[in-house]
Amino acid sequence: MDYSKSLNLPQTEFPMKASLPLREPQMLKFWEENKIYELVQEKSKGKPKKILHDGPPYSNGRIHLGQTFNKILKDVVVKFWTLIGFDSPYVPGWDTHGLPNELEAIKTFKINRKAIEPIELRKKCRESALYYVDIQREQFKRLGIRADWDHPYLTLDPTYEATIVETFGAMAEKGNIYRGKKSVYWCYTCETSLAEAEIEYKEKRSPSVYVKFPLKEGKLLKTLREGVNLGLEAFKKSPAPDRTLEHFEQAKAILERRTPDVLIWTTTPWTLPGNVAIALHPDEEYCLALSSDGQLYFLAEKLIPSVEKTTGIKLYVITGLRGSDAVQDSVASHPFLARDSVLITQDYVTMEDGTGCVHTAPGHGQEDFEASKTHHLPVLVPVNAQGVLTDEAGPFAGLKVEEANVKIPEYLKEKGLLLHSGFIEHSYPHCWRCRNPVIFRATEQWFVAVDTHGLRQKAIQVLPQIQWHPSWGLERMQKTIEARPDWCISRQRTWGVPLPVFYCEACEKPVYTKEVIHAVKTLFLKEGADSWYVHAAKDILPPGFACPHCGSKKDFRKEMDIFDVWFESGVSHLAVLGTRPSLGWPAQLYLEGPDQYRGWFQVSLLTAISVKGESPYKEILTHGWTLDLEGRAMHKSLGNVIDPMDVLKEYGADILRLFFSSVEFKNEIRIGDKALKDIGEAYRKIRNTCRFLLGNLYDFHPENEQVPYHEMLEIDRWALMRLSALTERVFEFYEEYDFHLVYHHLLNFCVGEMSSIYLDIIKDRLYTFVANSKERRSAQTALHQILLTLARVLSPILSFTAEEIWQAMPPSFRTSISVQLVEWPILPKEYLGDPLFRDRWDKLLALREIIYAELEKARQDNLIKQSLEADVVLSLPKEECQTWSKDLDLLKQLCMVAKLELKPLPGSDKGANVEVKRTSGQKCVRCWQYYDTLSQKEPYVGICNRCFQVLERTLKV
RNA sequence: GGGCCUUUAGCUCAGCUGUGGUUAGAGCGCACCCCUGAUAAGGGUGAGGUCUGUGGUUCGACUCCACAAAGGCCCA
Repeated sequence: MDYSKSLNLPQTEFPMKASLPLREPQMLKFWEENKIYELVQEKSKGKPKKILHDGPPYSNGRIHLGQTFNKILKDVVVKFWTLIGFDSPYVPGWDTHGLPNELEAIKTFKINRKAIEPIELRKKCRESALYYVDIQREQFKRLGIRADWDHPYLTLDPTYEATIVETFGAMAEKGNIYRGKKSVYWCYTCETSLAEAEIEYKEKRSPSVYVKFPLKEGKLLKTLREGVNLGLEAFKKSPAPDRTLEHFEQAKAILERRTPDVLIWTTTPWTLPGNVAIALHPDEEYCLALSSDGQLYFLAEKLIPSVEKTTGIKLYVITGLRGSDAVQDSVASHPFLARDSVLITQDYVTMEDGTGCVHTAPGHGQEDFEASKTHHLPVLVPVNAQGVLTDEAGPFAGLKVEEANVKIPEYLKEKGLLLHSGFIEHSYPHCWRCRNPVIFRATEQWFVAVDTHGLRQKAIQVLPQIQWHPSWGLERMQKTIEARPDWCISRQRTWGVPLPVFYCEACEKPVYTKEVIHAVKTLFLKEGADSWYVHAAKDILPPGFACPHCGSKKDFRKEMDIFDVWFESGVSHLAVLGTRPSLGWPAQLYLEGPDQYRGWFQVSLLTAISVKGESPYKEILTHGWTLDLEGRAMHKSLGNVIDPMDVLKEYGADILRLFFSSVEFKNEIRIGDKALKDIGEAYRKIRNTCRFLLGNLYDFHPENEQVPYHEMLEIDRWALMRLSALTERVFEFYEEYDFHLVYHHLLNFCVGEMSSIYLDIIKDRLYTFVANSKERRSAQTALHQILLTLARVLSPILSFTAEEIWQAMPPSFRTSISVQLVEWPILPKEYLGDPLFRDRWDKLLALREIIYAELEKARQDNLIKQSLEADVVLSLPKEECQTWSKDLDLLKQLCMVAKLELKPLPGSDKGANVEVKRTSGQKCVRCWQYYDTLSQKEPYVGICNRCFQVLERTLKV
């Protein structure tokens, strides 16, 4: 007789196989059709706000893995906050302006940027930017990110553009804006200045040349002449082993005929036309040295060995003095221009390489530029925007930088002004976009003055009030801000927001008064930033506008530089948080990669401090980079790039979401096919646990079939205790952004506590007891709680699967149409149990383990196959025997054995002894348990008493 | 070259911080076994670790200290 029909076997529509790539799009459709974002927001109305402010990616291409990582983490955070009762709107945004977008448009439309009108170019850029916004939006949606996708913020929105202008005005009012000449990174391929954040250091091969600057008559020369004589006398008295008297005499003779050469070293010979000074370290020893080929050089004593090594000449020190004593009123001749090169001292001169005499061209270097300020040196920039030397470069005018790097050393060699030339490999700044080496070039630029009105200091002061995850973020940010120079915010490009500045044609001074800012802002609000390129200056300025400097009402000229994109994204907190009623200022959290310490985190802070005096965020959370399985960065050239869309097609978004939640994301994370496959296994375990729960709840009606807690079977109460403990811990892990701990604990719960213990044990009860029996309903009461809890706790991470579970539940379980609309589970306090209860169960499970070990041995010995076939005698110390004697049946259930007997150990023996025998009982054909006696009565032959009762009852009903 | 971070089983992570103490834990994977009423599922057992290395403090260190190596990020 087939008794399986009389059992309550699991029933569910929830499939074992996830088929995520197929099923997820259906789920997305469900969310979209039901306007899930709007519903969540509606439900959150009036709750306390907790806002994550989305950092805008560039809309210049398809999304990469790192961006999916970032957005998924954000989604988990926001969904968790919503779940626990906060109003957490998620407004995504894009950086649509700037070089990255402009270059993409130029590439796509094959634009000749010299030949196109600005307004036309802007049209194309806009088209390209919006195209990628659409693509990225669809890609992000596919990941299951719940956001206000219909109303993202775009930096090209007129309201956003107006905020940029307004913020510039506000910062100008605070005194934090100025225009000045400054040595900035310049990409002569892209023809623009670059911010520090737009620079990448790469290895580069550069010339390495030692150049002679003939010393002119002056104090230094006089001192050196005296020094030679003094040295000569001293040597006569006590000769040094490495020099001879001839060296001194030769030096003296040379000095009488001509002057020595100050020896400088440079890796950028093309900057020599800009040379105006030579810097020495004030506290280092310098010397006059005679070379083996009969020349006299002035250089730092410490660097003699390194110069000897690279040039191959031998140097003999004749006389020396301190750097600070050497420079007074001393000048050298420029090697090929009719110009002096002043000797100065600077602390930044090091004794690490070169000669200790540092070629100084204020137009071509940051430190050089600083030196020009203190020493009142001219800032020469004999190179134009395209990297071509100008007339100021004398004989080298018309050469490109790379050409000049070759020609200048050649020329110097001919003139006998080159000691040595070679090459070195060193790390050198490159343009992040075109990958070409950049140069330093002093140009007229707009700056945010970081030290005016204590901006830097105030910014540093607020840092400790911010929560940093991980905690070292604080220190890192401190260092970043301490070290940063003034912020160059102007770019010589077309695709962006123009700086709202006019120049008076009469006095040439820049004008950006409150009135001007207001006029531009109003215009941009109405017509967008394109209007700058459409209208004449006089049409933008208020009628009859007079120059505040000279009073002229004549013509004004528009500034044609645009804002650095970092300025644009740096005001997002004002443009987005500050303007949208659904949001609020400041943000609770910014969550980005660690590159944003010097990027978005920093610029946002600077604008906020300047304008508002406060930080725009309360917490900063950073994640690591995504690397391949070998720990290498992903590069096209390495062929190890993972396209997130491929992952979605093969595994599904929930696998990717679970993966990102399984790793300690504050460090670098390694991802690859194997990692995704592994996580797929874990996913299946979780999924099947939920499937089992669903399958055994098909006939449960919580409204009237729930068993009150105190009437539940003890093991069911144990399950609820474990569930409660899990929920509490996981809550804390979510709060601390330790998603990997959420994952591990959830997985361990499903596998280690549910599957392998609880669910296994209660199967007998679920399947073979009377469907409506209290025992079965007790188990279902627990399962019901577990299922509802798991679905919610999983939902921030496994959004699709949690929803699928939700939809697969009997409708009466659901309190809303989507799992996204429910609250974090709050379980009754009593579920947690008391310490006695917990302790009792620790011991019970420990006994189970002891017995299991012996069962395994019996299985190996072919004594039994399943545990149910075993009769077990457990021997324990007397007291323990007594303790457990009343729990024999419970222990038997826990171990799933046929019979269990408890015996005291002899005497005062400790520990435990387990004897396993094959059971003397026979298998009940219905419940598969073993009993000594089975029914012989027709029609129930081979049925145990328990099953007999069940069948009797069932048939009567 | 300077600063910060990371390094525990094949993989992903616990443990270590202000309390150093018997055989260092989990899940996955793997091997073997069981089940066939969660079934392209489920259960059991097991093998895997010089806790990156070297010194030091200590009766005793994965845990504290110093140095080093590898990798990463930032800055020069």
